[in-house]
Amino acid sequence: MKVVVGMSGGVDSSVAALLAKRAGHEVVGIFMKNWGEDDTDEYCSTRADLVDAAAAADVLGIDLEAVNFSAEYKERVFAEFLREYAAGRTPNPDVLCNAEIKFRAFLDHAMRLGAEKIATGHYARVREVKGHVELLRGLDGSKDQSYFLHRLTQEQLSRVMFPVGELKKTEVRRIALEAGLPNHAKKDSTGICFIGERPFREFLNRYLPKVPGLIVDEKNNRLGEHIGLAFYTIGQRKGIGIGGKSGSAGDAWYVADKRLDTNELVVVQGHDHPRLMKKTLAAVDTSWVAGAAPAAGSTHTAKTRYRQVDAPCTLTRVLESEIRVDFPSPQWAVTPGQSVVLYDGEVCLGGGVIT
RNA sequence: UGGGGAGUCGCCAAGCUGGUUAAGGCAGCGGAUUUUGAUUCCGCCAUACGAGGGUUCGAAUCCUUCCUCCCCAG
Repeated sequence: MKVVVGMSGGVDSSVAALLAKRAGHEVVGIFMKNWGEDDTDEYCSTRADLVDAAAAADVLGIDLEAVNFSAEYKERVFAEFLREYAAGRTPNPDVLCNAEIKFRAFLDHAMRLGAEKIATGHYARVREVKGHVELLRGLDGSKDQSYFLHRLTQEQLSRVMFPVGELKKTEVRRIALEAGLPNHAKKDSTGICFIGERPFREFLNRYLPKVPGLIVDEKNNRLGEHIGLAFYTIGQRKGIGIGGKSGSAGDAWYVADKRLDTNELVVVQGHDHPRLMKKTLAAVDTSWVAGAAPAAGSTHTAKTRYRQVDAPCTLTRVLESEIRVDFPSPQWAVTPGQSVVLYDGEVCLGGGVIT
């Protein structure tokens, strides 16, 4: 069948294309350029990535096309990203990016080109089970990216292949090397998808103003000044600028709360401070890749953020687009704006945005 | 103004019965990890101990003068 592969220039998507081709599919590669805000910027590596993708496509003997979804990205992902930050939350733009860009704008584009499916280099797996599809964790537990894909719909998921999801990262690199792919040793990319890694405060400040206010402890003692609530996140330690205080233990300070009404940043001392631990959370704007919400009262495991070990939990309330999740053991720095994602074993069910 | 106490890295804070290279923590900086933001991990971070004189083979550690804080008197 015809498969369109989203190629970023990295090893994972290159090997995904390679595997799709080996499987006998008619493969076309597409490079997405979705961020055009600062092309001249030192952090923008789009050009180099496109060159890498082209080189890989050349080795694989497939065509590579470039598309630009900058407008869609800005409208559907980045605008929401900024709205969330402005509202004091800490969004995960890459979760949205997958649901809106890679597996919507890009998927639609591929379908128009006559593809039956698209493939990407995500570490996740898709399993067909009696009439529907399941999203499974990647086989390589340390690279699993199902968290980022939990907002896909059944319809989206049914048109997706994740060739490297069955492999370990080391195997992917080995295959790339053996196939003569020039990017076999290319460093994994990090940072916001399509935007890249950059000094985050500086970047945010290009879009959001600094609104200084007080830093206080839980007893309202004034400890310092912050540059604007939007520039901090729950559980954050670095960048607060508070040193030792006489009389208190020499532990580090962490952001425990943001008081939007008074523009105060509440900090507590010690990584394991009780104010940083939560046994329950509510999430809204839920989305179920499994097709439907689990029943209230059911038990699962959940991640409160990417790369967190799964924690056992119970769904104590399930409404139209809202859930409540209880954890037997307290979770560290549960952060509004981040996604809580539920699993049944290897199966990713979906999740919502923590409030 | 008398009496007492204290001044060590941006912030806390060891050392102060003198002995080669001035603990540690926090903050900060750099790196690793990481397709969000965080967290975490590793590395760096006072030729200098308020200032000036002494004593001594040798002083942050003893003496002295000055400066600055704090407390009690007034």
